[in-house]
Amino acid sequence: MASKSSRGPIDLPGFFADLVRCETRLYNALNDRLRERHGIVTSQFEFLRFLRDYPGSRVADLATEFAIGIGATSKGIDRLEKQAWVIRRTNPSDRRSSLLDLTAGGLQLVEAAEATFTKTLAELTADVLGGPSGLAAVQILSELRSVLERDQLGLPTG
Amino acid sequence: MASKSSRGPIDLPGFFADLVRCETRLYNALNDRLRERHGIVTSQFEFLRFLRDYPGSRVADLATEFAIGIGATSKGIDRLEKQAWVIRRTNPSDRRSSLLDLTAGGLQLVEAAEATFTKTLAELTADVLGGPSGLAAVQILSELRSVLERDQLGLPTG
DNA sequence: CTAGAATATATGCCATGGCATCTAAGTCAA
DNA sequence: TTGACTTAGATGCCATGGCATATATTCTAG
Repeated sequence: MASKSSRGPIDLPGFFADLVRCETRLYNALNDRLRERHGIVTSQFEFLRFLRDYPGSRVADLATEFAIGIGATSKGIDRLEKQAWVIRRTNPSDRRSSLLDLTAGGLQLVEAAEATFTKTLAELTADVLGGPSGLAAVQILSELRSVLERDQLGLPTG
Repeated sequence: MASKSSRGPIDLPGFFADLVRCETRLYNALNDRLRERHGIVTSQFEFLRFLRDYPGSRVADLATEFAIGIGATSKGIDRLEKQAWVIRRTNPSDRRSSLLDLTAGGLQLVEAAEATFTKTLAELTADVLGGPSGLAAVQILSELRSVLERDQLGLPTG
């Protein structure tokens, strides 16, 4: 049911459908593996990895990065904090917000989960993305993402 | 925050992040437009378009196409049926299932929404996907989708 | 034919996200 | 300083999806 080759310029609806279907299936497959082996899902892995790479981020930083609402982000952090993987430190320079950091356990978890994540992703995609046009696809998506972020498109309200 | 160019073979985690972020933002932006102009969201548009293109489909066909659960699909069709955009006909050859079709109103809606959808998508992506490597990206995603579907990866349980 | 297995999907419970709202805190002007 | 305005994020309500289960059919072995 995937859109086959398109002759004309570009079949944008077909591209979008393929994009969404790939995302859904990869996300589902990664969820299964991460849940089974580490007790987290992909969205949690992404939160944790972001906090490892950008320690001291605020809730709003995560919301912008993932293009989800502030409320949802706050609740997601609640859940990670409840598991003692993340801690909220009061922001000394603005007490409305907190600075977020991984705990030692959170760091250990994200490192282990990252191995699973990367390996699973390779199993799922390496065949297709290995070729030279794979690189082009990767670059185009990166560029598209940059443009969407630059123009602040597709951000939810809350 | 988008992953920039990667020298080595391919930065798969970066690719996945870009894929998910593009999908999220495009989906959000399309939701806004479709909701505003037609009172539906993108997932509903996709259901309606599928039923226009494959009339007489069953709930399970939609679930497989979109890699979502049967229960969720059934409920999604409930909502479209409640709006009189879709009808369930008892399947004469297997009365456990129904055959799904658009109503006249559903057809009219999907045609109008498709214009909005295609136009909005072009506004969001045409600049980036216009070039020659855009075509490569489109083809790679199509191929990746085919592989994921062939191997039935990332399908939810229910 | 019939009992048991298998299938299609409808339904219920729970988790998560969007959006609106609420509260605390910071900013700014007079 | 104080009062109006803005901002960060926490919280509540609702919609939607996953998964488990229930129900109606259909299939299959004897």
